Amino acid sequence: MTGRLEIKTPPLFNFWRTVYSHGWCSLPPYFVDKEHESLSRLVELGDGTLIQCVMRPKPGGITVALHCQTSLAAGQKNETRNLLCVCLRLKDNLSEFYREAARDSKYRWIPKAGAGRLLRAPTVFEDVVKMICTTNCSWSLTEVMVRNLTTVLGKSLGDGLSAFPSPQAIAGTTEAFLRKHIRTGYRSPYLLELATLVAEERLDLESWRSSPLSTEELFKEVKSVKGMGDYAAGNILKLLGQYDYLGLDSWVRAKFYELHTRGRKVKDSTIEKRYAPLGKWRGLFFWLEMTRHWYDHKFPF
DNA sequence: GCGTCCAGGTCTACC
DNA sequence: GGTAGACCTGGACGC
Repeated sequence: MTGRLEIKTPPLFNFWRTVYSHGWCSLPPYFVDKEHESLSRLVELGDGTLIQCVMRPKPGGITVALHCQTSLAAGQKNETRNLLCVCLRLKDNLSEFYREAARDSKYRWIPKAGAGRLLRAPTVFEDVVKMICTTNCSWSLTEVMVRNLTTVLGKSLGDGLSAFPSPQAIAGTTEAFLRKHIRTGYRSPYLLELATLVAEERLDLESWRSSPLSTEELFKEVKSVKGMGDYAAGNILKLLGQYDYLGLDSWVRAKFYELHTRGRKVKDSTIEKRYAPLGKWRGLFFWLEMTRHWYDHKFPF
């Protein structure tokens, strides 16, 4: 069965700049079809229904082609719409950030480009699992781990389409299984513990998106998850809409050295001091500055 | 083809 | 609070 959704987008929203805001668009179940200029992903509704969503931009909005095994009720379409709004950050209010950007000639390109919305998953669980899979390895290994998670443990719609696995699906495996079949290595016990805590409702990751905690307290809570250190927690906070941390890893450090110190290494505290005056948006300014070169291309990678 | 070395974040033990 | 070593994998390199 097929269906269609039309989603309105906020002012200054740029579809491709959101899709290519960071590497998530190249990790399944996201898929960028460069030939047909679309972003697709399989979403799973609360009732277990799987829907393949193929998104294309249009003036003032997004058109979504829906493919699933049964006809969709209005409520299911609404749930799909809400999930895609979450992924594309359509309800995030960036007007204050854009005002700040417009005040500084270095950053005036940001509102003009419609940049600043960082693509995320429908669930915090998926974002956290993926973030752990980016730690201490090459991007190609991250791709291997996430691909294995979806194809081996995710629900399948057929045609090679798989959803991201539920906490229960991961919790139902063993550390040895994750090591052998998912290739998550020493991260396996961390993923197993995380999935078990979430599956048994002893850890509510989804509440982080509306947490009453201060950013500093939330950062500590994110870091209390095994496998989540400074880098991973800082970047998860950005996906939660809090931009106080830079989330430094080897790639952004090297980019900073290239842009600001002629390749000379400096302490992390030196980098942090440079962005401190940018206040609560500093993590977003920093990330956009480091990836400014991506915005010269429709498909930067 | 095989063995060795290294890069990549986080955790734990130790000072 | 700071630091060293271990964790695991893929890729680069030398033989």
